[in-house]
Amino acid sequence: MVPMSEAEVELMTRVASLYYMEDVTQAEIASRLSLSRPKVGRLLQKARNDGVVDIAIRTHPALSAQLEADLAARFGLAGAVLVADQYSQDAQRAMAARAAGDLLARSLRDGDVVAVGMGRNVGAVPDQLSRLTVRSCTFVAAMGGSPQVGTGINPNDICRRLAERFGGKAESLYAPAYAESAASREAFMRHSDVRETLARARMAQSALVGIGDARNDSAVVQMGCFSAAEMSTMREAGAVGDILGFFFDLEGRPAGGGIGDRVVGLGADDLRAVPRVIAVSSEEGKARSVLGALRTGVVDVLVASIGTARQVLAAA
Amino acid sequence: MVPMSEAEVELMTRVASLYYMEDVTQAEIASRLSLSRPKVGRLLQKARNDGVVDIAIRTHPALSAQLEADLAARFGLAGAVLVADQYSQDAQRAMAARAAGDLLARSLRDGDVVAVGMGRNVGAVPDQLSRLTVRSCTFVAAMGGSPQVGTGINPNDICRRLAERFGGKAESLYAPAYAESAASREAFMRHSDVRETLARARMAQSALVGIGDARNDSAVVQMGCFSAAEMSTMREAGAVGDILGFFFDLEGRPAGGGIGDRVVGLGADDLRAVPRVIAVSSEEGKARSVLGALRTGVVDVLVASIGTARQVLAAA
DNA sequence: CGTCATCCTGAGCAAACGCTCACCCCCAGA
DNA sequence: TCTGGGGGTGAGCGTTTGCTCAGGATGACG
Repeated sequence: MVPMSEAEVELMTRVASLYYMEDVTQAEIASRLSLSRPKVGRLLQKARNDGVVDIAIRTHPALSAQLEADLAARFGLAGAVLVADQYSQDAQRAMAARAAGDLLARSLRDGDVVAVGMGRNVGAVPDQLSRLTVRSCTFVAAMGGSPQVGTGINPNDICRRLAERFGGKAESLYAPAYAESAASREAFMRHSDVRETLARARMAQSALVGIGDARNDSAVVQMGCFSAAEMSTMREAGAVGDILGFFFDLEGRPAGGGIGDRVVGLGADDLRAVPRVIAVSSEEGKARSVLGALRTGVVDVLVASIGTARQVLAAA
Repeated sequence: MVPMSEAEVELMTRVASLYYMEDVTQAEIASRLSLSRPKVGRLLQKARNDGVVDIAIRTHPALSAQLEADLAARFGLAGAVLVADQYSQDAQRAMAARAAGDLLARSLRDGDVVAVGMGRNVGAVPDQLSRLTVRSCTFVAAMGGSPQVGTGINPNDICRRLAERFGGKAESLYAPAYAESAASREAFMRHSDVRETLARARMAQSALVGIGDARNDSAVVQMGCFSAAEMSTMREAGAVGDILGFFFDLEGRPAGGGIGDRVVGLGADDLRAVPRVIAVSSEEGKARSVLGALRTGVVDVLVASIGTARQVLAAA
């Protein structure tokens, strides 16, 4: 974030208040504050970019309240946050990410530790987060990284960006997401840095994770955790999705025949011990993955689209 | 609220998403959804009215974070929420009320009881509250009413409107705000309805109160609780402000020489027992009242403007 | 001290938007 | 069946707004 003078922030806020709260036109504001009209426009745009003006689309209770209550009751969740269905997948992801970010911002207290997962959905959270919510929290990667995918999907990178937005600290996990063998995984997990970081993640007050589908184009495949062939094998073994590389079947039971045992990161039991696990899923067609995920019992709060919620409840 | 079909809400949300999140023009949205452009505009307006589109002006941390922390530390608050200074008093009130409403919405859990005070500031809270935040809470008047002022200032009315917005219940206090004598006050307080309602208010998880200045145009004077002359007497005795008719001096000690003992409602000790007392003050020039209020120790969270906060800290 | 690059600024224009108003449809009541 | 009122609908216009672009200030570097 570019440094900004206090006076500029104040001017921005003033202009934004007049425009959005008192419905004064830009020209009128310009003349009142002795500015040029384009400058007022630019200040407004900047105010929106910086989050001084915060425009959110809320989900009307008529659309979501019942579904949220049903989900919570059926799967023993602490809560569910459903967002409106969007046309484009990008918009859908942004919508879900934003809801997850707001939820996180609301529930975090200074000093909290947050365990952070990976994937496109989790990666979109920091982008949607307003820069203005300051929390001195620590974001710990709950899983290793992979050089095979760009920034934005790796836990370490997501942690860094979350910390940047919240003004907190990031703690990276310096290990690959996936070890070649069970023995090698053991070796990684024994390494003191890895062990300590994961121990810290295990003690987190909150966790932010995505729900993967067990498809060949899934994030874990892209990250090189598994080959497409291995993924197919796991699917045949009943796997419908994963959380932090931990695969489960439609009933929420571990699935995938041990292939998933080579992931370096927090396991299902670790997550179950985290008081507030927030799982984000945005894509359509992930209903089965979400259903399985909810049945594992690791999720406390689900963030998803209304459409997905309907499908999940219909399938359950 | 007018009944609205689910389909209409969905359409509204769709249009709002496209417009505000994907920056599609109204004309484009119209052609995509086979609507006329004016209709899209109307839907957007409706979406804003109904709170589906939620535009908020946030306070930049650069302006408020330090002040909030200072206030909390200095007066032992659980927190402080500061809003940007506005030009007009109405805008200032709206801004503060909105912040208070958001705060309330965030902190309320289903089933909570909220003790509600009076005044213009508290009365503005339900107006600023989005209609979409549903909480099944009970709002209990923490003070009696007065026929001398219109709706919007009386606790009972504020309760009703809060309950309307949140979708919860309101519990009125059927008593005057002010009894003519100490004996008459005793009689009211002994009445079973009054006693029970106040008992419920006393057990509230949260309270929402205003901070009055001890001026002759103060809300308690307008409500007929006190005459301007009595108010002058109290000021001479050191009173700088009140909360629920309880007057205090600049040091936060009870002030006003017993005149305030005829108010029918929760007292300072009652409020101190409420875990989360939210006090709202919006007007400029109330710094002394706010300072005294904070020193009484009844306030847990202060909602005020940045300007007021500066003055309070400077005076302390 | 000169020069260049960069950022900021404000004029002008085209597009987008809000608003008014006439129109139509639907329904209640005669 | 006719008629009158009310609410919603879309054309047209004036205003507002986003955008481009040239001019000028500022600061870094030679």
